[in-house]
Amino acid sequence: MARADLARQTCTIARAVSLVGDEWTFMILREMFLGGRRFDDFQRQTGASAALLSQRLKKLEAEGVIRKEAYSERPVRFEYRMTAMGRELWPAVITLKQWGDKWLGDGPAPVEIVHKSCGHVTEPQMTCSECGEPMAAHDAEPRLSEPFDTERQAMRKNS
Amino acid sequence: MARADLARQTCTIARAVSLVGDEWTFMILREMFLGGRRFDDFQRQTGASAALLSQRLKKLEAEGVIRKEAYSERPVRFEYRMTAMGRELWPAVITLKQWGDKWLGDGPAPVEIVHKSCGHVTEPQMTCSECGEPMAAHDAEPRLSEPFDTERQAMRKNS
DNA sequence: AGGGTCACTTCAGTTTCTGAATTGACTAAC
DNA sequence: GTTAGTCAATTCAGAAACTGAAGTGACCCT
Repeated sequence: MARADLARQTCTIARAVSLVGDEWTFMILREMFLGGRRFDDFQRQTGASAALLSQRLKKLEAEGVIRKEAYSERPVRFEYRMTAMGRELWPAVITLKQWGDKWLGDGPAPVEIVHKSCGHVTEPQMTCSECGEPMAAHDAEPRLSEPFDTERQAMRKNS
Repeated sequence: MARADLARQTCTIARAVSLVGDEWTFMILREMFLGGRRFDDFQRQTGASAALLSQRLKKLEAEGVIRKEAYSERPVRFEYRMTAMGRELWPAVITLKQWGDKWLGDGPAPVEIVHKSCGHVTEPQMTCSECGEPMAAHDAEPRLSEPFDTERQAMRKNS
């Protein structure tokens, strides 16, 4: 199966991955959450080639994750900003940061997160929406909904 | 800059991304969190080609995210399991699932998460480790540590 | 007039990925 | 005791994606 076909699966993880689950898209998102808005920023801070960057920004814009806005007429110059949809990718990026800090870092974390409303440096964590306790993989049991379960069983059989 | 060079950056997001931030790696992780362990499961449920799968599993094993274990001698057969390092990628996968469910889904979510200890279907959320309140992008202010900040300023200047 | 900025586009060469076939060490069925 | 099947791969040619460098167009600044 080609990468692009992930978008047509029932699984919403597959769909999300086909939209934002690649190396350079994550780098662009990181940059935006650090305040980057311009093509140039992205190019310098992420190291992506201009061609790639242009292609990815177009895709993200087409899917509604970011939006392009002129910040100057004459000359016409654009910058990119996140939509509500894009902003909600923050947990995905932060989560990778935490993991990277813990398992791949070799000193203090290069970026700290300050929680504006309480003023503290924070290490955001996943908690259960129902009981409020922190959650990890072993606390979670996935339950497949019926139609999706059937789809997966089918894959198990044929071939 | 080539994708592989991301691993050599100071930024721990870049490092994490170079290790697990690609389409098929996410699909493998999804599959493992749904209980998949064997080469065959991965192939069928993710749709990745055998060559790719083999390469990715090797990389993840080499980096310590998963481990390979024989589940049968004669014939020697292997399965893959997560290490502690791998298990801690759960929030990253869940976070993408939540986002996909909300923005890319077209019905009820194909997978629900049950919080074992409280028994409820849950929608895990990011909360501040200090005050316990839910957090989103606008509540967070990134603060660059000194050496990293300097590194980024430098990038801003030279071309 | 000459140089610089910014957001790209173009393109040749390289790398990575896909799909299909094949391998090797077995087991299970006829 | 051949034949078929299972499983975890590997091999390979063709296709797709990415890189790095150069170029473009609409300006501005001196």
